[in-house]
Amino acid sequence: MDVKKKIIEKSIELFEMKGFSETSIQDVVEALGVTKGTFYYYFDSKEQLLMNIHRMYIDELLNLQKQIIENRGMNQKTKLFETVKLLITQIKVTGRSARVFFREMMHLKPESAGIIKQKRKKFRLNIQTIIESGIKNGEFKPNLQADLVTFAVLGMCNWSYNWFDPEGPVADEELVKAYIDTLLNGIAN
Amino acid sequence: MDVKKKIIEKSIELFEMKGFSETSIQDVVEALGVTKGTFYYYFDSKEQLLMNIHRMYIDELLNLQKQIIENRGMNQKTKLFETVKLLITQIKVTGRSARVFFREMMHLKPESAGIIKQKRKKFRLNIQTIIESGIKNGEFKPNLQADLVTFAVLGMCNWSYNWFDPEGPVADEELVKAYIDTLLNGIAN
Amino acid sequence: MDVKKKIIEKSIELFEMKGFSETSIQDVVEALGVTKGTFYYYFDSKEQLLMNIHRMYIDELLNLQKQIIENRGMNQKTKLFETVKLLITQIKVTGRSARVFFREMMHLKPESAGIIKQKRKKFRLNIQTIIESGIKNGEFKPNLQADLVTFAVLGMCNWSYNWFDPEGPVADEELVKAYIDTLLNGIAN
Amino acid sequence: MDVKKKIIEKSIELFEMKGFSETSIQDVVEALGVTKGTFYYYFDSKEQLLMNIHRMYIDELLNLQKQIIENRGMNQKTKLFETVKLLITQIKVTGRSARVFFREMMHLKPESAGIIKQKRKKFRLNIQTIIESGIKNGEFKPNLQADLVTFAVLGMCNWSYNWFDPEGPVADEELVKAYIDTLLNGIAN
DNA sequence: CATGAATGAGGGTTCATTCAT
DNA sequence: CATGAATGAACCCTCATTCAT
Repeated sequence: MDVKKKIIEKSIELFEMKGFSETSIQDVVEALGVTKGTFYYYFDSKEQLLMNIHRMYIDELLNLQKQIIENRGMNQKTKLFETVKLLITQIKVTGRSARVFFREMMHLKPESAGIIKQKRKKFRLNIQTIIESGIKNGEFKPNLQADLVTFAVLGMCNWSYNWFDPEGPVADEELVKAYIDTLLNGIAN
Repeated sequence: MDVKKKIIEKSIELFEMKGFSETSIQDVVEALGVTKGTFYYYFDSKEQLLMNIHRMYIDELLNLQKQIIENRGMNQKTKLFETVKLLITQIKVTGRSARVFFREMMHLKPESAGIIKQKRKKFRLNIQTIIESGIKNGEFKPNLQADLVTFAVLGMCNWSYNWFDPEGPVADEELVKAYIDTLLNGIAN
Repeated sequence: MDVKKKIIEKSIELFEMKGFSETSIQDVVEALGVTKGTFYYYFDSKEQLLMNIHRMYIDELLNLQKQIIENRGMNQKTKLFETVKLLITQIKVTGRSARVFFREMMHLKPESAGIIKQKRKKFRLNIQTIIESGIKNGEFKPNLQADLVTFAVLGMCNWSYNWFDPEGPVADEELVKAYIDTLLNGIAN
Repeated sequence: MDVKKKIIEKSIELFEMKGFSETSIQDVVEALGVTKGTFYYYFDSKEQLLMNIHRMYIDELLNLQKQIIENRGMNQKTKLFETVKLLITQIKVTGRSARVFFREMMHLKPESAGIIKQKRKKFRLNIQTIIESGIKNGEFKPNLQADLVTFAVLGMCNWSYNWFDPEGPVADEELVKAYIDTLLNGIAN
């Protein structure tokens, strides 16, 4: 019913499958049985559509993150756990968007990219704050480099979109557990 | 002098800057002062050039990895350390290729992608073997899931190409140390 | 007005003059004052345009042939006469299409060629049936090889597109008369 | 051993299979394991090669025809028979050249085409002379139009290259007999 | 709101030909 | 005699975008 929403959803599907550059507006509208005119009624450009997808993804992520970091009842370890869980779950729930999000940012025009980068940075710094707070209150080791640890967490989790198949043999809870275990306790005996 | 080599190098530079799809053959040859005909004298297609870049990158990686895993004098912890160091160093040394390698694989045709995927899998399984050996001989914790840990290592390291700037404030040795520390000992106090 | 029709007509003209391979889409659209984009709005490919021309020609031929063979009032000699007349007249009426039709079939892709070949075969077998019926009812000699006679008729008539100029000194009725005379009565004294 | 001859033979093969325009010099030299330079050592251009093929074909035909028409011992009927036999046999013997000859003349440049056309005309007029002599001496019907009959003969025979397969179920002698029978005696009962 | 026709710039690729060696 | 590198023009086709209706 909502044509704009349908366009976005089908775009995500096609962008994820074939890539942004390889997907033409024609592909999108044909798959929906509408015409190019319709597309350009709802969107100014192909880039704007991509930006739309990016903004939705990162905003949702920031929103869910907010609920974690504003929760006064959680200690920092739990917050880290919830963060890892959030990232992995999001890949499960919106895998297609995730892949488009991580892969196609370069096709945004500089201004759009700037906005998204800022939001991604915010998301990252929020994690860094968790690490720093944990160091301060003794939950985490004292001499960690919070920024690098943060990148480690993000790399670990985000990379999953490259290989993790929620329908596959590994359950997402299992993955979260393995990651958080490695992160907190390390693998050395 | 060697035109083919020049084409490859310039391509890597442009693919990394603008992306594979956004870089035209025209862009490449113009930057080199040759003609499109010359390009097609050395390459059958744009895709073949990309495949060339991919193959060179992964083969170099596998080659360097071989030297690590075949070194009888190293224990598994050291091998893991060397692996992390290899991945990060490679980003420092051939950052452009790395970014092209991780970002543009989807533009390979299925057959080419298959070959590269197999090699990447081999690289991954070699790491997994290190983990498994370490578990067996007591260097690593007994109840780890070697496959997931391997993905964690790879994610952590490979993700770096997204943000790590070897010219920036963080030295590569520092990054390697922080990553291996997190991996081996964890961050929990 | 009808751009598609104009494209077809101009293509026939150019294909006939210069040959299919030697005529570029650019040639066609430039001659019409439209752009390449317009061409590809109406046709999927250059080959599809050629197929279009082929189909129109053979369908028209089959259609006209149908009126001959379904006419109960005609004996087989008359039907053969009408067939020869049809083929020659068609060269007069649509000489350009005829030349394109007979000359450029090899540029169709296999599937398209298959369809056209089948229709051409049908046209040929319809003639063969006339011959066979004529043999059976005594209009034609008893020991003819109907298939070879059919090829003789077709060769005689179709070859005309190579030299016959309806504007030239030989009238088409004259040609038809000469051909049918040769066919029916032979040239020996 | 004779490179030039090899080039010609392979060209005929490829031109016949794929068409003149669709066959590149690269195709030819690759199939022979030589280089483009070699080709251009022996031929000035692709067109010259095609002209070479055409000239060889028509000269051979004219040569063989000469032996027929200069044979004082033959009457005109026999000469016509031998002519039909010559054309059909030639398709059997040099089918590939025949198809290239009849199909690709349009790719000659005007001057070359002019030369070939003249030779083809000579061949045709030689046949016409047979007909006319036969009319004069009473072997053929008195009121034939020699020129149109000639075109009929040529069409009948030449068209065969479109369908006649010497390896197929119809023997060439059978075809010649059927054609000459139709020509001399007609098919009417 | 939505369409269908049209644009025009550019993309990857092919290829006959040239020429220094 | 023969090569291999290089050219440059052309070719088929794609596609984001525009716009009158």
